[in-house]
Amino acid sequence: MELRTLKTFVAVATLKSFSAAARELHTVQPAISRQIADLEAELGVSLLWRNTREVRVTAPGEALLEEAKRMLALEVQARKRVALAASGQTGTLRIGYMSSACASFVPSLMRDFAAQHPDVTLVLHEMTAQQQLDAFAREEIDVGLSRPLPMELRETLTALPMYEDELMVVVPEGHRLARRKRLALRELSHEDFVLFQRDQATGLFDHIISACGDAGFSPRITRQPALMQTLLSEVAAGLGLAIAPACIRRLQCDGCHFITLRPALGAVPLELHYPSTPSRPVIEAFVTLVETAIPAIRAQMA
Amino acid sequence: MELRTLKTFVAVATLKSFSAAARELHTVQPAISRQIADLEAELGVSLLWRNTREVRVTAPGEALLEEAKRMLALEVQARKRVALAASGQTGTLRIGYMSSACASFVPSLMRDFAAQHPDVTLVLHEMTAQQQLDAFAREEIDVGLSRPLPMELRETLTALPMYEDELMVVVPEGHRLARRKRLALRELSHEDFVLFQRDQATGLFDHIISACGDAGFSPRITRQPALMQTLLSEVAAGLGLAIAPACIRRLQCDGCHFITLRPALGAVPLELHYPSTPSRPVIEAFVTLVETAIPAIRAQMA
DNA sequence: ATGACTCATGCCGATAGAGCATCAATTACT
DNA sequence: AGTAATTGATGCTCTATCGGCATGAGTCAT
Repeated sequence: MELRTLKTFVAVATLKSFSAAARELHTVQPAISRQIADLEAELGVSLLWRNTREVRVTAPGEALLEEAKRMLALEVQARKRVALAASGQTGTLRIGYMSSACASFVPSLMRDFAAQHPDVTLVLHEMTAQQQLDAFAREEIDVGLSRPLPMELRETLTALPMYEDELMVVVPEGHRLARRKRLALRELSHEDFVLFQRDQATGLFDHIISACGDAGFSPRITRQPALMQTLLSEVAAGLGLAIAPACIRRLQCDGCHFITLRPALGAVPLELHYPSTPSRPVIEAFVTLVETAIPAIRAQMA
Repeated sequence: MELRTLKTFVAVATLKSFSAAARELHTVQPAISRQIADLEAELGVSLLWRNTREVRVTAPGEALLEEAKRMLALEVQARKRVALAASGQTGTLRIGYMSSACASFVPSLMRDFAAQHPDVTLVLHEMTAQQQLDAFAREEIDVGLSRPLPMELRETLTALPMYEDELMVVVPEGHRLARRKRLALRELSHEDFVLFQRDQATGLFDHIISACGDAGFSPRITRQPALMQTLLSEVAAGLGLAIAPACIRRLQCDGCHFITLRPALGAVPLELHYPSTPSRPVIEAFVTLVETAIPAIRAQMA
């Protein structure tokens, strides 16, 4: 039993004529006769009662007709679903992101993607860069928005730079440097520092440490909070200064001043990460959308 | 897209191996590779991501997998339904019958058939012989239980004699003949007659009229009821005598006496009628059942 | 009675597909 | 590290299937 055969059977049963079915299927009548005869032989049943003047559908024929129609309907549905899935317009997209760096543009990105792919379920997971790495390994997320990841993973994960955050100094209100417009890093050599946990943002942490080294000192670290919001609170409480990406200005931050570094440290990029081996079309569709959205995001974050 | 192709696709996607699928399907691995490649070419998408060590199902592949499984399930269901329909174990059987002649054995017949064919819906229509004829013409019933039908229909309808009813004389209580054990037809030549409508039972009516003719008289007909029950009431009311098949003794009949005719008139058979052109297996199954039940029915009606 | 139509059948040729051998790539086991 | 084994891909040949043509047989209408 093949779909091809079933198509001709449905045509014959519907048109009640072998010849008419042949015309409709762009073939000749003997081909139809053969297919029906073979089908009947295979099932061991007469499906169509026919003489030279009339074609009738037998009871088993009626039964087969129903099921055949369902199967053929499933075929066109299958084609549609495959096409949808292939263009990434179906399925689930799981996104890991850091709210500190992404809160301002992620919502509009989601809105645009949902508009283009209404049948895709979006799942957002707030997580640090390290958590995103683990999640990629466990295949719990499809794309991630974070700072650059360790080099050894560049093979399995592809990185797309989105925008860059300058590093700024965060000082509490009333601090001796709080009124300054700009600072050089070396001026901070004797300060206490509050730095984001190395575990949670290895790249950023190491970047700052090595910059301090270049400036001729090794920072004295008093606190290592896990959340950006905690970091700001601790700075405001006077536990130390922080060096952090400019984006955290957008968080609630009473009692904190943000001061530009001059000469500037290397800016830290925010990247979109996704599996290098092309896995699912939804992912590619999302990457494409992000690529087109990059100019707008850069303008917004400048 | 063919069911054969889909079977191999499902096998590969399930086993996650081309070679294993080949073994399962009793063919060789290159055949599998070709089928999958052709299917992908036809749909214009990659369904299986594969290298020499690993086979993964892509997003479109997952979509197709679901639909393919449904289609294959429908195929086995179709085979089952066709087999059921072919053995007459499914569908609807519409039966026309005359309660006067059949009330005593139809119920047990229905019970036996329903036991053998639990998935067949039985529809019973109480109707006279004439109504059954019309119903056959309109294809509203599949089989009919009635007295013999006009000869001209013997081609389209086949008749299976089931049992025979002797004709008896029905006289009201208190009638001058009511005490007699047996009568000759000629003794009734000056009686009034109540006969069943010719429209509704042409064969029976003509049979009686010609018998009277043979006996040397033409019956004076005073009433022509349409229902057997009415006929009995009218006889009981003294409107005339009736000649009717013995089976009506089984109806409620206070005030009526049934008297054997001697010499006997030709007995009237009760027949099962069904389309001569083999149409649906359910019908054949019912005919077969009736054939086996005939001895029991004859014993019951004797 | 003949012609126009139906579906069935015999034959031929093209072609799709199975099977074999082989290749390239990766893993596992020495 | 090197070899053996296994994976899927590819090129080839051969066969069986199937479409198309010609034709036959049966039915209906003119």
